Amino acid sequence: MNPTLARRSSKPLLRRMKPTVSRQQARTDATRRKLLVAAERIFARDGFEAARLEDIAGLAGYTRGAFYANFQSKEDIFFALLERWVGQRISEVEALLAQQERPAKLLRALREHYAQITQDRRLALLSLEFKLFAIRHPEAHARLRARQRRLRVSGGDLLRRIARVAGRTLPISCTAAATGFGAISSALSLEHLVDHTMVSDQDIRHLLGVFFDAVLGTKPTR
Amino acid sequence: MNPTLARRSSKPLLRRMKPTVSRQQARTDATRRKLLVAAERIFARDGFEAARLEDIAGLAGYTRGAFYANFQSKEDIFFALLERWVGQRISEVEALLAQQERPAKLLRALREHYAQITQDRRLALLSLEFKLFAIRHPEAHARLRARQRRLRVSGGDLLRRIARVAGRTLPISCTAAATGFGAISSALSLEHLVDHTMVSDQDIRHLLGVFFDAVLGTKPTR
DNA sequence: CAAATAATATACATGCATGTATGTATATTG
DNA sequence: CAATATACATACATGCATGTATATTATTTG
Repeated sequence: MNPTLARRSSKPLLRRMKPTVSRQQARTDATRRKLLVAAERIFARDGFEAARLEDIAGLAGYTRGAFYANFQSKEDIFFALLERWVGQRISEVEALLAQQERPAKLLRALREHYAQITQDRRLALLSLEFKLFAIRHPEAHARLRARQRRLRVSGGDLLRRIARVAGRTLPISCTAAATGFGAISSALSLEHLVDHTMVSDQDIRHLLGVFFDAVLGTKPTR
Repeated sequence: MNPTLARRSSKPLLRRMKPTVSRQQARTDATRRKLLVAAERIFARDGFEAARLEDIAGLAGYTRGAFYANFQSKEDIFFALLERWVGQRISEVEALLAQQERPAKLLRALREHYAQITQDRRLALLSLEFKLFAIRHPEAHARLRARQRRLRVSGGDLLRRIARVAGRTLPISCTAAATGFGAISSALSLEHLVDHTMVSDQDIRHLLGVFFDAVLGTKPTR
């Protein structure tokens, strides 16, 4: 859990005891992380099916040998990536939740959050890959769905809180609203990638804002 | 261009002249159509990359021999499918456009149209495949984009007309609005496929309606 | 610093989908 | 109805990504 400290202390102090986290462990963890980061890029670039293990390893600075020492298969690293990814996004939402309580600020922060999401090409493509994989692989569907659900629920909590503080009642369930926001963000960002002359960045902001206000019942802005 | 008529007349009347469209042509056209229909299902089910030519041919009732007699590669049939598909959807939109002029009815029809789209699993997955392919294959991007653009523009025309007849001005460009509708429809339908407990059919209708009204400036409904 | 152990690379085997070449059946022509 | 062309099937070749077994390099330990 804390490789850096363990590395420092293991040599001089704990000669006899097995150091719980060795320097080698740290190395392994590092390459594992590098592989995950590389996988994120490659999966987003090529899609799950077309992604080659060799490209992932290569981008991380290794060969396939290192890959198979750390992961069992393409699916394996895909799931590992999903865990990581959902974790990161949940903590983003929780960071928003933990912020100051004023609803106006929260609202603006949330809106900004989704606007940011829209800008992230990799995010859009990766989450798409996860969803498509879930839909197409029944045996993995439950697992993937569970992770996405955690994300939606935590997004829903955020919305519920905002709505309550602002004295609004949403026209639909909080999770549905959260899912809707996520869906429209990535969908617009995808359209933008396909043809940015059809949907400009401004259009995206506009559409997001409109949708936001409509669902949250805030003023037809701005 | 008209195999049925040509077939009837070629035998008795035009013995000497090369019949422009023979009965064999008709057969070929039929298998070509069957292959396209099969490809539609397989691409939606497995995605472009994972789709196997053999599955497509098999579903159509043939082997790979028939496939290669009609198409040059997986990409080839993919593009052929796109043409067909965009054509169909444009004619849907044009059918709407050709309908009676009353804006209220048009609006309802349009709304119903998108609600229907949302129900079509294959539609959502296929259009996604087209977009992903475009994003990931620079050499094909322009071609695919041109087709999608035709669709968006014709959808935009429809919106412009509705807006004008209804005396509204859209907050964004018509094409952007059309793209937005398309994007949110398929995105919500995708989310529904991933986890229908997060977004119910009713939720989808609600969200679509809310978005619709917000963009078109119609009443907060319903 | 040498022996032992872990991390990564290299080389090889396998499977699988694509594409092609050739054979067979079905339609067309005179 | 024979010949000829066309549509499709079958069998084979190729390439390529995966996975595995073994070698090499780095790290730890006494």
